[in-house]
Amino acid sequence: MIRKKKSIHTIARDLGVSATTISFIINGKAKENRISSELIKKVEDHLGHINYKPDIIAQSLRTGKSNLIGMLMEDISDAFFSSIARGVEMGLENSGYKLLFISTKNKTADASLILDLLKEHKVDAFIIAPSPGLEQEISELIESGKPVVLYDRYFKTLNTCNIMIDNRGGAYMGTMELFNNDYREVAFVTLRSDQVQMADRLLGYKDALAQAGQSKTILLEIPYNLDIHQTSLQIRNFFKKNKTMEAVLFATNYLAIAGLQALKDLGWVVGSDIGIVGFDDNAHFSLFSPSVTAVAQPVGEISRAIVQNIREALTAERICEPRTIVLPAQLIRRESSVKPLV
Amino acid sequence: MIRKKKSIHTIARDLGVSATTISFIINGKAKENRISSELIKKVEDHLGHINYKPDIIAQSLRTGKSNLIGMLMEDISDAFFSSIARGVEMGLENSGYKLLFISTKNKTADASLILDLLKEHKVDAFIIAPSPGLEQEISELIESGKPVVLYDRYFKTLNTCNIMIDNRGGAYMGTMELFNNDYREVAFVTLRSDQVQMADRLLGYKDALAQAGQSKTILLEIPYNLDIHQTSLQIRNFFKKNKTMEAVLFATNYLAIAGLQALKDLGWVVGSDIGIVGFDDNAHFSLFSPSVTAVAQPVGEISRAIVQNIREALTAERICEPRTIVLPAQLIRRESSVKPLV
DNA sequence: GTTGTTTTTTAAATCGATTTAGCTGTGGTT
DNA sequence: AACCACAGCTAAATCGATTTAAAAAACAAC
Repeated sequence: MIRKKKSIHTIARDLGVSATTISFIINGKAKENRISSELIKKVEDHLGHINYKPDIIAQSLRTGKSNLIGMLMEDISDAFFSSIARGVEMGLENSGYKLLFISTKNKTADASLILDLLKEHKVDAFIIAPSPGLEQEISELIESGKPVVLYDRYFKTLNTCNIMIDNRGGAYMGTMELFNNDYREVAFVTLRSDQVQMADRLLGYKDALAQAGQSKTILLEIPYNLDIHQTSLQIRNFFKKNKTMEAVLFATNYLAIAGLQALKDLGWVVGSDIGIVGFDDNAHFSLFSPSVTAVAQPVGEISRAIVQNIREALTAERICEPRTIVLPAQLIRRESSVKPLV
Repeated sequence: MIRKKKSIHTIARDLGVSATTISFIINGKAKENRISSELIKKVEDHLGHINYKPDIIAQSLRTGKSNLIGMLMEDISDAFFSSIARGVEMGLENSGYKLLFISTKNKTADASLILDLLKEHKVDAFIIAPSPGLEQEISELIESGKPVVLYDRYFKTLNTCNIMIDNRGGAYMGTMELFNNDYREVAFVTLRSDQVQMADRLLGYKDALAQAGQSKTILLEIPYNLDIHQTSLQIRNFFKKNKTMEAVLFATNYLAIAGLQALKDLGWVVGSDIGIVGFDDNAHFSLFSPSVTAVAQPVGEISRAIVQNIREALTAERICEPRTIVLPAQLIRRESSVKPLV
């Protein structure tokens, strides 16, 4: 039953027409090239009958389009990124485009190599959570005329299409939630990073301190790419050193997990001994005891926005319109940010 | 700085040699075609100098190879599948192959369409967690001569290369863990499914019942693709109906989450009111109170085995050797499967 | 100075589409 | 009858590689 695939030329010969005619008909250019409607019907019937599918690779070579979209993220096994990946995948269903997901581990050098590879594959568009120091590459990408959407972070120096959430507002909300529930000194555990999403979260934390009248920041900055055990250890030491601290905002999901581990190891009781808010909600947070309050990123809307911008640009055959879309973060109030009634 | 890419023919003209010569040299066929070493050097120097990279699409068209590997999973946003995806991605780094990840949602029709799309893209190999009813498609794929590896489940009727874990043994261990800790009647919450991995887990549960002398199975089979809330509701009702039950094994991560939610809603205390073991470990299970005992799947080894089999077949240019590799499951003993001392 | 052999290099076909430029044939004008 | 306009269709070039089959060059033998 495995019949060799027929090329447009073979079919043309079978039908006694030219390949040009068939190509016109396939691509909806029959009218503008004045192919008679009888011939159109004849060809279409036959194509339908033998279930002809053009060879994508040959089309790619000729047209320079691959029907592939490259999507770079920090790590496909991370819940946040894989959720967005899934959302984008769904948004692109039946679009004719397929996705090439790639994890960068936030390494600049790797990301740059990956972009080269994607360019070689003639990828039609790029969806990127950029690693630090990728300005030059991204700028060149956009100059090449291909649609590019950045998400989760971007470069202030670059005039790109960015899908962001309100990191500053989110961190502010998360911190204020703790102050509002009578925790006095609120600390912030974050990643050592110059990237905009992290910088904004720090700003939001500081906004809240100013608002609440806490004079000094209590800050722990963890280096990138540390394993979870090391991270947890650093947080534990930080907790032990800062006795006066009553609550803490974790800047990422990963840090919240490491932090909860640290607290468990210390034997501190979440809620009464220390108030907790995480950034980035998680399916499991509602099941912890106490359940964990979190600033949720609207994953569905992020992917929707990504898809919409990419599709628009792709159909209009132009680059993505430079703009920064800021989606609101949402505070999911649970038990870890409230002192229990004794 | 954006210079148009040079084709092998342009370069040939520049150098005053033929494209054939260059092609031979690029592909390491210079020796067997007796290209003189001076010429080789001259060409290689020049190629290095202008940083020539062959056009992958053109190569694809000519050779029929795309350097793409298609990987089908149930859902890229699921922790188990995304971890394996990441593992495979790492294993394939610097291999020259790129991965096309695709979620099937376990729908037969979708998966079949997806395979068609992948075939059109001339994907070189397939890594598949097959949806039910995909026997025919997979069998045709293998006949086409392309390497295919199945993982997480397979078809007994098909002579394929399968990377599995010991589902039966794992479920047995999980159930016995509960019996060994003095829980009397152990239930099993699973998915309504004929797939081999689920059938094996059920067998393992029954093995343990036989061993422990529990005469009747206490079984809840949840339909596929139910949302988490509905699932949780069904589990709650199941719990309410089966008063004599003292412990439960959940067949998947997803079910464990839904089950914990149900228990929280019921106000039952995990450990004392009911013993719990999950299938498929999770980064968060150690942080629950009580922490959740689980049968862990060796994600790293699964991806390693997948990669190894695919790479072997790819370099030898043959299909994957038919065989079923069964990796051991591991019981991660935590608090949820032990009655607390009162 | 032929002829034969071996070494080195290359012209041209091919993969399967798209697209430019142009070829027919019909009918209308003058 | 000569010319043009236009509808309807197609030959051939092209994208950028690989590969087959053969040409060209170098050398040896007689």
